[in-house]
Amino acid sequence: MGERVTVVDIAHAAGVSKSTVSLVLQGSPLVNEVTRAKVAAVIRDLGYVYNRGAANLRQANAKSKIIGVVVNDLTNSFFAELAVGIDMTVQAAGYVQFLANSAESVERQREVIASMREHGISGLIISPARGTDAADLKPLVASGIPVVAVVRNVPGAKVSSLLSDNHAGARAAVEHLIGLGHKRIAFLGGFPDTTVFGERLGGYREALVAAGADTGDDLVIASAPSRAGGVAAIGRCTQLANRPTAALCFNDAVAFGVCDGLRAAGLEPGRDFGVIGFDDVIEAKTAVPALTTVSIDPQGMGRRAAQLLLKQISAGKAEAEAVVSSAHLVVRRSCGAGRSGADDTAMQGRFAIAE
Amino acid sequence: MGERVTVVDIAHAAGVSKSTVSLVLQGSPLVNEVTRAKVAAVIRDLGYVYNRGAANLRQANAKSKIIGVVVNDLTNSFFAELAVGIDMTVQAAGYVQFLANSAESVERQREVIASMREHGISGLIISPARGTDAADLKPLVASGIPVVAVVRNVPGAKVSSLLSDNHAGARAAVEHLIGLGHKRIAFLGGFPDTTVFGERLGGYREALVAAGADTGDDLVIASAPSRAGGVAAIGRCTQLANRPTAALCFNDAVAFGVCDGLRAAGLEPGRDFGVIGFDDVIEAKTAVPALTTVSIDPQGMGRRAAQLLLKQISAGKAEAEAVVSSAHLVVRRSCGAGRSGADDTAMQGRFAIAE
DNA sequence: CTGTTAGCGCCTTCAG
DNA sequence: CTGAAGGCGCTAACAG
Repeated sequence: MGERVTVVDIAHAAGVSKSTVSLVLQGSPLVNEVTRAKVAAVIRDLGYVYNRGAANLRQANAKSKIIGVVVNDLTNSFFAELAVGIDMTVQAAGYVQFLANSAESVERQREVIASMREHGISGLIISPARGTDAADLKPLVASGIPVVAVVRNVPGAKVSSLLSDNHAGARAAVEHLIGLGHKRIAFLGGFPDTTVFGERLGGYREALVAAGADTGDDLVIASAPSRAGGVAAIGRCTQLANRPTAALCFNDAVAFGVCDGLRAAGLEPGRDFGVIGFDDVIEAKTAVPALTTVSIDPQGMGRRAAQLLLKQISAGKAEAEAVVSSAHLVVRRSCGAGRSGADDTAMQGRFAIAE
Repeated sequence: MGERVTVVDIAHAAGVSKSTVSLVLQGSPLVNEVTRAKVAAVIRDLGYVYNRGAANLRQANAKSKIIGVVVNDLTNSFFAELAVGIDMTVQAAGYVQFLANSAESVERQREVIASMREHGISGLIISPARGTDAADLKPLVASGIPVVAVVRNVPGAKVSSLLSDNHAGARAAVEHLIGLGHKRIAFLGGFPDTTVFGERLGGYREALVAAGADTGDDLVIASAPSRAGGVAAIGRCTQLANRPTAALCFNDAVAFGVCDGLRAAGLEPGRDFGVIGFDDVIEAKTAVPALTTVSIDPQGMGRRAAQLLLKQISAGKAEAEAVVSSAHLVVRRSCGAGRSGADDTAMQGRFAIAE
């Protein structure tokens, strides 16, 4: 029952040498067909299980066939789906995943990374906990283990990152509104001194110009990227001369606030005023009915991240310095059923990926 | 960069022997304090990482410190939360989890289990894919690896199981309705020839008797455990002489149907007729507003499963034959925000656990 | 308290 | 096509 059966056991039972067994194990063509069959039979009979630990130990360069995945909040179904996407491609490539939940704690994150390292992961995909420092990833990259960061960036860390393409997303969202017939579209919320703001604003402007729509500076109303900020922004927006008929909101929190403000003013969001916002996922656990958002396709992002990592792993040398940016973005209308509801996607696109 | 530093490296650098280093590594008290400090320093300086694979190989009985987790649908946030619960306790015990998603495919499940076995997991927690056979788990238990099945049972497999306590859950639900003032409460939906039906019906009856409420057989209306079945059941129910004022539904699908039927008849669920149903999780991706359900606390169940497994692991010999039944059940009212919304739990209880 | 000696299970030469 | 060595990184015994 407990007796572990090894290659020598099966070699003995099959009347061959260990090497022969080893060869059939890895499907080498250098072994006689009948011998192979016999060995295979014995393997099955004795219930032999390959010991990857030992194999891995022997092979100088650690190809452990295990990749680590750490997410900051598995409770958020975005990350659960991300993990599923990773799992799919990783499994297909013959790897298995160590999945850990940092629960937004850098301390815990450090622990799990250390643990994973001891287990000899051959790569890591991480959605960093808030406050993650480049130093936290340092030892990993120093030892040549490929790392790809998703969703959030780790400034200073020389690792590949997979982030949403804010520019393309904003552009898509505005094009969506234009397609709905809107001519004057505002950009509401967010602090102008942040990178994301600039990126999203850029995409917004680009779409407006391309469609020949209004582009006045008064259409851009900055505010805190919060619900309250949304209320404030829509308040100023509705007082504009020649009032806009729709708005792209900096994020979902702002969009919520905008909806609040519209209702307070007797306007129904969606019917009387178009509202669309970036679904920044982290904060929003519940969707608001009738709100259209620009979201990342989590599974798609997971698959992409895994592909990227696997490529780096097989490339051998970690050329992990390139910071790639972008992901699958979808414009979707939530149906009031929460994130896990069927997404009645209005439009779906895969945007250019700059690697 | 690539050069892997080993115990001998650090032994050499510290001017001691490998064994001493090894002792320091496992915090043995058999080593001089100054030597220990020196070794520790060198370890840090050279960036040494413990190789669990090698250690594990050496130690006769494999204590790999890794436990496998396979769920049938990680996309369902119930299972994501389950994984989180497992992760918590498992991490606290110094283990790491291999998490795989079988996506309801027994084929894939078999693959990942095989893979996990090769990696030397010291235990497995599995939420079996539909159609899982006892044979799928056979090799695992045969080699003495503890297995605990959650959510679904694997008939015939001699493994511990953690299932919801249908009896207690039904009883709690009915008590909840009685607490709301209902006197005539129906039991709607489900096929009477199933085990769960019997268990839930038992709890329902027990609560009625205990409260001295009506217990007529006409109050029990079987039907398919589906939305359509719910419509049918409520249709017959409302035609009863002395109409009930509330119902416990076999599952959430039935409950949905019951709500449909009520509305069609001009009755508002919750206000005109109390509806409560078992949240069987698997099918329900979206919650219906104002529906009260009997649910399992997923994280709690995960923690519990992990504890059970860890206990069996440390116990050494797999006494995994006991089939334990039950889990944390909560009666909660959904707020139309999906499962991941804040649960405004009406009542929460931990029911007796028979191990 | 520390060093020495054997392997754990597997895989790669290197010869038959 | 197959068998015989050697060693991966680590730890369990024993000696010092």
